[in-house]
Order: sequence, then C-alpha cells, then structure tokens
Amino acid sequence: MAHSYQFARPALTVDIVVFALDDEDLQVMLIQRDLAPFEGAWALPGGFVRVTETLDEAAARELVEETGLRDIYLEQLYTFGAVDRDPRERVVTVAYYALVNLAGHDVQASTDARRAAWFAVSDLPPLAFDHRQILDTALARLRAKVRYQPIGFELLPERFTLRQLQHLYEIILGRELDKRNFRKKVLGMEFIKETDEIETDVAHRAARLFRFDKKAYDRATRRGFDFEI
Amino acid sequence: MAHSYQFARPALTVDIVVFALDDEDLQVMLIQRDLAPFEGAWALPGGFVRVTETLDEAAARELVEETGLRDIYLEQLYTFGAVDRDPRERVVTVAYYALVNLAGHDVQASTDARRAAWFAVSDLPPLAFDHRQILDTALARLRAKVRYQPIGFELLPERFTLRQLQHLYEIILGRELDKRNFRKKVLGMEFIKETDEIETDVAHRAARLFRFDKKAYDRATRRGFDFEI
DNA sequence: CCAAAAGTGTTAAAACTACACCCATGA
DNA sequence: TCATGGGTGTAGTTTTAACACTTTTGG
Repeated sequence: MAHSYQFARPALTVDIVVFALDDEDLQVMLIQRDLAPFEGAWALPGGFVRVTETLDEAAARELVEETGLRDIYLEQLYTFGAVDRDPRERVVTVAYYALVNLAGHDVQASTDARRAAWFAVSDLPPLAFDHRQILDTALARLRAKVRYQPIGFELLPERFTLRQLQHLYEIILGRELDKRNFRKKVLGMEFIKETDEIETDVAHRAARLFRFDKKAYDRATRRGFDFEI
Repeated sequence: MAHSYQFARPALTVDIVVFALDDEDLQVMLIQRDLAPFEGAWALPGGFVRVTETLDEAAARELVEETGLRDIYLEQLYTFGAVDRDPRERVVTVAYYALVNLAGHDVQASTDARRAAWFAVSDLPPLAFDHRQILDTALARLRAKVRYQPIGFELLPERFTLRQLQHLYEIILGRELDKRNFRKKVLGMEFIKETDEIETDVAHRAARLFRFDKKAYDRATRRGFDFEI
C-alpha cells in the first residue's frame, strides 16, 4: 500500500434500506429527492461519510437526519462501486439495511422526514441512481438471513403473538407455512418466552403474547444451537 | 444526498484475503511491507481504488500486481471504516476474499511478489493495521459459506478425488466427517461428475477423479436444489 | 349464536448418524 | 506381502411434512 494518494479520490456515501412490516407487505422507506440529478425521484436515505465518523455512525446519523428513526437494527450490506453509478462524479456507497417495528417508532419525528414515505416492496416507484439494485440486494439478504438468524423479531413489537411471527416469515419468504409445525418449532426454542399477557381489542379469542429473550438466545448459541426456520 | 462534498474525503482502498489449501492447513497470502507505517510487518495485499475502476476491478488489479494471481475466485467481504484504522489519515477499505488452487497458479509469476508468502491461518504473524480483524472476518465468512455454496471447489484442482474434497471440508470446518456419509451425500449431487480418470503417482490404489459441473449446478439450483454439506 | 382466530397430536416419509470390512495398488 | 488408502451398505434415530378438529372470545 503506497503512502499517499497519487490519484483522485472517489467520494464515499452510505445508503440505507429500511424495512418494516405491515399487515399485508414488507415495506421500504424512500425519500423524495429535491435536487438534481433525479430531482423528484424516490431514493434511499443516505449521504456522505465524514472523516470523523465510522461507517456505522454515518449510517445511523443519516437515518436520524432523513427519517427520524433512531436506535434500530442496522447492518452493513454491501459496497457498490460502479464507476458511473452517480452521473456527477465517482461515488462509492456503503449500503446498509435496517429493520424497524412500525408500531414503536414515529417516522414523522424529524423535520427532514417530510419527504419520506413507505412503499410496499412489491409495488415500488422508479428509484434514483442504482438504488433499485441496492434494494434488491438488501431484500435478497433479508430473505436469506431471516431463516438462520433471529432478526425477524426486529420487525415486530417487543411482545408479539405466534400468528404475527408466522405471518412475518410468510411475507418475507413468500410462501405459506404450516401453523402446527411452525408453532411446534418456535415453542421448542427456549429463548422465545411466553409472557403472562394476551392480545387486547381483538374480535375473537385473544392470543398469548411472547417475547424474544436475547440473553437466552446467546446462551443457546454458545451451546451450539443453530437457529433455523 | 447533498450535491457536493462539503467535507474532507476518506481515502478508499481494497484489501484481499487470499485463501489456499495445502495438505495440512488453510493458508493465507501475506505481503511484507517495505514502507512505514508497520514497515517490515506482514499485511494483506491491497491498495488504493482509482476513480476509473470499479471495486472488483481494483481488487483484481491489486491481486495481480502484488501476488501475480489472476482469474481466481474473488468476492466482496465487508467494508472496514474505523476512524483510526490507518495512523496516517482516514482510510476506508473494501475487503475481498479470494480462493485459489495452489497447484494451478504460480505465485512467483509477478516481480512484485518477492515479498509475498503463504501462512497457515493457525499460525499467523502479527499483522499491520486492522488486517487481523479483516482476516478473521474472511475466515468466518468462508467457514459459513462453504457449507451452503459450492465455493470449496475453487480451492481444488479442476479434477479432484472425493478424499481431497472431504479433507477440504474437514480443514475448513475444523471437524472430522464420516467417509461413507460424505461420499453418499456428494455422489448424490448430480453436478459432481465422475470422470474417466484416476489419480497417478500414488503408492496405493488410485482414486477416481471428479469434477464440479457449474452448468449442472445452476440447473439444479433453478429447480430449487439447496447445496449443503 | 355466529364469526374468527387460538390452540393442539399423530403418522408416514425422508434424512441423518454411527459403524467395519474387503479390495486394489505400488513399494 | 505389507502398508495405504479406495470403496461400499445397513439399521436405528431424528427430523420433517402433511393433515382437521375443538375451544375461546367478542360482537
């Protein structure tokens, strides 16, 4: 590695694919651009990385600034470096994806969030730059990872019913699951703890609420347990 | 995303963790640094990304320049952005990992490769920068990915024995596998094709050679087949 | 009393694990 | 003829997949 940079430097940004779940669909948060290029088009939240912050910090900061979301699950996805992905100049972007429980966070909390909106991943508008490719990569990662890491819980409230959990997997994986087999598998995981609460305000028998116990999960993992749905 | 960069830019590099297999160990290629900082220390091959090349191109170029290796399996790993990972200035690095078949490539083909050497991952020297962390991340990724993607073949010659293949998994996964069960599973994969050749120059019964048929693998994948060891 | 979802077991098929001997070859 | 690794089958166990009815609750 040479000591100093004899060439021009690419600019460096972060972009974040924020996923949430409603009753019907997996959703993604997009921001409507107010500047050229792609003025008026929808884009992923993101922005330039400062020299004084890590990549994770840049992603978390942009998320707060552009969407008002803070303290949510955030994981680096992939770094996109096509030479012409930004028409103005060379920009390399480190993409992240985030998972948020819609019920627990107020997206309108930020003034900069006025142009933010949720879209179903099955019905997306055209996106600026290569953001469609980034989003597709994030979706593929989420679909693969949700099966062998307990990240799905990030999309649910802290207390959830088994029906909600099953529904989450059905939406993300895109196929139906057998209710009895699903419950058998999940109830066999000792880190999915039954609480003494039940649903309220439902027009039918109320379901038991469960919670994900991270410490118990870590203990099981150390014993060699492999999460899998 | 603002239009132009009102802040100083981090420098951007690529670093590559090159894995190979010998009879005993998984090995990694390191380069001895001839400049400060960390002069004389061992480091991953890598260097600055030019504004005219993609990240993949930068990684492939640095690999040829520093090790002489070309046309080998190369995959983006993770991007490391700790603020002080380089003592000189802010440098973000996009790490890659590569897999190479030792028998098929001549590492000494490059003049710049004089300071390159292979080290067993179980017996590494101290590394420059955060390269130990990068290497550990690559190792974790390789161990996880080799189980559900057919990338192990990249570490073997084009024609290989089932013993070599089993040995590869035993070294990477760090545990012994049952010979009969392993052969049963592998021979059941239609994209692992028996050839009409056998080993030569062995002091015992010669084993049949097999090859990995990528097209047949892609066909199986499209039918929903899931590779797993 | 009706509509809606909660909750619950069994069986057959498939996959996985453990395990030991004879065979072919070259030195 | 010996040392070395090549090559092969079975049985017990575990895991997975398919499948339907009764209970609870609120409206």
